[in-house]
Amino acid sequence: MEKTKIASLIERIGNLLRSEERASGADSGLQSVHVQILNYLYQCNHYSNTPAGVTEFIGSTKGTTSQSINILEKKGFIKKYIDDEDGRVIRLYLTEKGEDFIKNEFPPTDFCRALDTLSTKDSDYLSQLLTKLLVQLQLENKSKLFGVCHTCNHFKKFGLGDTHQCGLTLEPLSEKESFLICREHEQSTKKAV
Amino acid sequence: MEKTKIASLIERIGNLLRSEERASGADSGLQSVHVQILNYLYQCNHYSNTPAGVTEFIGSTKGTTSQSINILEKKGFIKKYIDDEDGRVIRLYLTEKGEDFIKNEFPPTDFCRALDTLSTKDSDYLSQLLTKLLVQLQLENKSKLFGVCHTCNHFKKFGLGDTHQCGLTLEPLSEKESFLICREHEQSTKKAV
DNA sequence: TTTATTAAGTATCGAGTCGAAACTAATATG
DNA sequence: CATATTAGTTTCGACTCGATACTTAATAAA
Repeated sequence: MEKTKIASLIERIGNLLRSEERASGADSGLQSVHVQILNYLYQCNHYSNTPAGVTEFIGSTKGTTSQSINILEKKGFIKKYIDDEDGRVIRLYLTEKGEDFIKNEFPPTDFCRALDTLSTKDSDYLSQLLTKLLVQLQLENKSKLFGVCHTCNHFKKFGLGDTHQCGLTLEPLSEKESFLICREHEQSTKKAV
Repeated sequence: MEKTKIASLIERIGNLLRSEERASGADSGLQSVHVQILNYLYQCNHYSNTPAGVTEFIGSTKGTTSQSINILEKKGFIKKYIDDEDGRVIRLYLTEKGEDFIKNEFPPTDFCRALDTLSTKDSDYLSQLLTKLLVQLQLENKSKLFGVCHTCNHFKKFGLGDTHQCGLTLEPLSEKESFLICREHEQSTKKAV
């Protein structure tokens, strides 16, 4: 059965990834979930850097995330700031230590070496297939979609250069930011709200 | 960076998979790791159904595995037997309850539905690419290889039908068994020991 | 304006994972 | 026979995880 095989493969590769993360984080006293959170914060845009965003992305619960975030803060990998506009919302930022960590330790070296043995074509195709699968899975799961602004329904491109805009918040988006992960993402094949 | 993307994708899909497993196992009081263990025992051959095999496959430690296995036994999903030939070795077998569970609950439904949206060609290719990646990753990790006898270096095929043999143990292998996962697997491109 | 209601986040509980280390018992090695 | 080595168990402390019950802030309704 192909489905069982694919599920098992992803699970096993995921396990190997996590055990590498655990090893790389061990020196700093981090668990693999902590590494994942740092990686998310490194990749997400400024709408999505909140405990709620982390919770949805990791697929955990608010309580657990709250604890993990406290640990990361206590160890100096992230900083919390209260949002200017909404006093309930907390913004999470990587410290220099946090950014250095994720730049150096992710993806884990063994995983990179294994990927290097694939041809560029294979690795591109793998990335595409996994993306397709993830989008479908998120739809089935009714979970938040997460994706880069660039491919989002809310995304509006105005001519050249840095003149993009998010149709949901009406804020301008820099070229760089339009490639970050957003929790309000809507797949561009779908109809906008 | 394509590597970061692939690592993140596998991680996120893995997280969604695990949270589905957690949900499906919740009624029976099982965690996602328990589901993974049952799935492994359902798929592995008779050289590999030991706590050590489970440990290597899950990528955990002996101690943790031992606890998980005790829980599964206490709940009636597996049975332990001491090996006839080696008194240190414990053989793990799924009970009927365990087999029913894994047949019904794996892979999780949402995951299956998501996979169904891929074309047969895509899903075959995905399976191949992931297998390639896993083999390389296991080589880098110096972890046990795990694979089906059918593609193993020790595997010897004698003519037609059920007349296969494992070159390591010299035991005969049934056609069915030659498609199960083995912890002594050696990729057939490598030279035998 | 006062009063729900909803949303974001925290605190706490018990069961369980996880790695590490110390342990028992059976088999190999020499 | 003594000494590894191997398979598995037990125990410890830190942490995850889901659930539940909170706090506080923003919003909707009366």
